[in-house]
Amino acid sequence: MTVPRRPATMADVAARAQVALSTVSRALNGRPGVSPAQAERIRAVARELHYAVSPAASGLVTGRSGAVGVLLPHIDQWFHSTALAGLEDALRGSGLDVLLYRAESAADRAAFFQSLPFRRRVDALVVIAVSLTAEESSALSGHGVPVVAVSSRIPGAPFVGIDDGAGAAGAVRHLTNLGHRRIAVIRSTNATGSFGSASTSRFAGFRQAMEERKLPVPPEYVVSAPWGMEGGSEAMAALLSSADIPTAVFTESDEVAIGALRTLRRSNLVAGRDISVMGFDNHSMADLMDLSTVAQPVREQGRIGGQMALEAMETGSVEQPETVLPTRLIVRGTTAAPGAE
Amino acid sequence: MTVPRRPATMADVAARAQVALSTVSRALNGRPGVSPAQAERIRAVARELHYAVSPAASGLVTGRSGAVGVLLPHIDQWFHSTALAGLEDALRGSGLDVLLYRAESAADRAAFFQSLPFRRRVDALVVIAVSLTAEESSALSGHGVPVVAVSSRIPGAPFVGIDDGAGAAGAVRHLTNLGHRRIAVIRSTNATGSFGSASTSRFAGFRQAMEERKLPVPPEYVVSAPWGMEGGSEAMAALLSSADIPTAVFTESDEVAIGALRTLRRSNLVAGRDISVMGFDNHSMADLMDLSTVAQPVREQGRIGGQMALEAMETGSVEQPETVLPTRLIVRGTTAAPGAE
DNA sequence: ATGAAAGCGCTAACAA
DNA sequence: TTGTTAGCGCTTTCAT
Repeated sequence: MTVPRRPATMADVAARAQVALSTVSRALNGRPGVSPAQAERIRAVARELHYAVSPAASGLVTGRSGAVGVLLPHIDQWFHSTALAGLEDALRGSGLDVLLYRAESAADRAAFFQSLPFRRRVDALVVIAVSLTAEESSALSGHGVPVVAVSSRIPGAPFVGIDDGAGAAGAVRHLTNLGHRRIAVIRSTNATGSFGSASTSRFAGFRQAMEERKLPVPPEYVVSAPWGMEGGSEAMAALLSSADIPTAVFTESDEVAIGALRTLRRSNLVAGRDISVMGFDNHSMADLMDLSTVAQPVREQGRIGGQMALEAMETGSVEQPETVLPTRLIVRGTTAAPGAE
Repeated sequence: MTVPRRPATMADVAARAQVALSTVSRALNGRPGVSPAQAERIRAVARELHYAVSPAASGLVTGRSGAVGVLLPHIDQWFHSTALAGLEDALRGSGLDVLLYRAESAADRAAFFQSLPFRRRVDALVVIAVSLTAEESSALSGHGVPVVAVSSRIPGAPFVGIDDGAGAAGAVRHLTNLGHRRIAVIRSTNATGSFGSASTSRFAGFRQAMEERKLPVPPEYVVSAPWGMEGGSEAMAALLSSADIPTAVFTESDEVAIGALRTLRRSNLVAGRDISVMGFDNHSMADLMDLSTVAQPVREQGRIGGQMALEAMETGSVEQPETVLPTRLIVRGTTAAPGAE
């Protein structure tokens, strides 16, 4: 495969094909007004020259960049990379590229929301699991660029996600149905030390399910720790040191639950027998660890987010701007009736 | 935060600041020839208007797009997303955006290598863990765009990765040192059904270590399966059905090893006691599963890949074009002497 | 120190 | 059906 040193321009193709520049543009973009024979000839020349349009040049004219931006807090966490894969699935074949905007630290975010660089760079922005302030949310809209929210809502933007509160409540009802009354919860904070919207909703679902059964939630049964295995591990240790150890623990994510399981194991306690543990997400590790959890379709959320972006780009709006995907309780070995042998 | 409906152009800033367009360009790009007071005034106006340069327009002039492309086979696998995070770390603060090119299927690849779209889109291309054919490799170079190889080598391109062969050989020596003589290996195929270069190198390391000890590698001790837990699970089942069950199994990745562990558990065999299992990568699950493995610094590989790309963009070449990061044997519970109780 | 103007590679009128 | 031409929003000479 021999490829010329300088990328071929449309003018090169036109010269080689002995036609005008505009004819090449028409032929390559599949526009009418070019005889089929001519078009085929031009396409052949383009292929031969390994021609690729300059998105910069065409974008300057059309106002479209040919890219979709993705704003996410992390790229190496299971939820985010899985959703991103789903988004890629949806965009595959559309000819659109994916541009990453990582907003992990407060500084990243401030920079992003000051200059809003995506306005010039992308034709749509998909925001995955970023809980925005009201100010940040409003800064996103009003440019020509459609915004889609995945997992965390953005006022005025199409949304795809799950009902975190309902999922959590269902999980806690599973515990109360088993007979648990002393149920603790491990809340998780994000990189900036606060609770994200998913976390907040799941906690609300927990409270609601407890209230339904008139079960008390003493302050020492609500522990917070940084998201992740480490945090889950520490939080469980804190719970084990309380005067009245809970019989069940609800966590906001499988990673946290798995950290909790590790502490249990090290304390010679058996999950499911001595203490029940619930996760959330159905991470691939959950099956492995026999962890009861709430499954959510993550890749699907990304896929639908991508479709919404495509639709918004084409039609200017999204028919079904609110898609709430179902969650599913998965009962495995880490939850059982209290005191069961 | 009020942001104008139409993104401000440089002309808008110039008009508001009562200066010529070119002065704005100079001021915003920190070029000499603008009085400090004027420059500050202009920057203030730009901030006020939430101005962001159009990369398309500036790129058209300068030939630089302000983006780095990343070509990878997956984005939702641990290695790839972790390396990508490292690359992001390196690019943070450079003002460069990251553009994703996913080359999972053969069709994706063919499309990518036909039009080589990155030539116009990005200022550098980082290829993460893609084993290229000679033809593909040569197609990548020769444009003005520097190419960096992470994990899998590309002839002529700066490389960062590990010594897969040495890592694998070390792991197998660990097994032979424990006294194992009947050691099997599970090889992993990728999405296109073939062995990647890392896989090939690790297998070579396995063979070498076995030869050093003059240990035989009968064909039935070399099983191949699709990469992943499922594949590992199946491969281990195949090994357990052989006439002469091995006392140790070397795998090419932790995910595969964990699948193998699952089969062991279901067969009422205990890893480390009945059969030793070695992983590779030191995935976060490895610690959890008490899996012996070979640790490699993945995020660091991505980070260095990003730095190499930056250096190549700035200077045209990379000082240290070959960085081989060390691997580290981590002995955990799944490996022990054969026949030990 | 500042301004005017050419042009980067395309698309989209408008002409022929 | 094809060709000609005016910009898109910038950077970069070249004047001033």
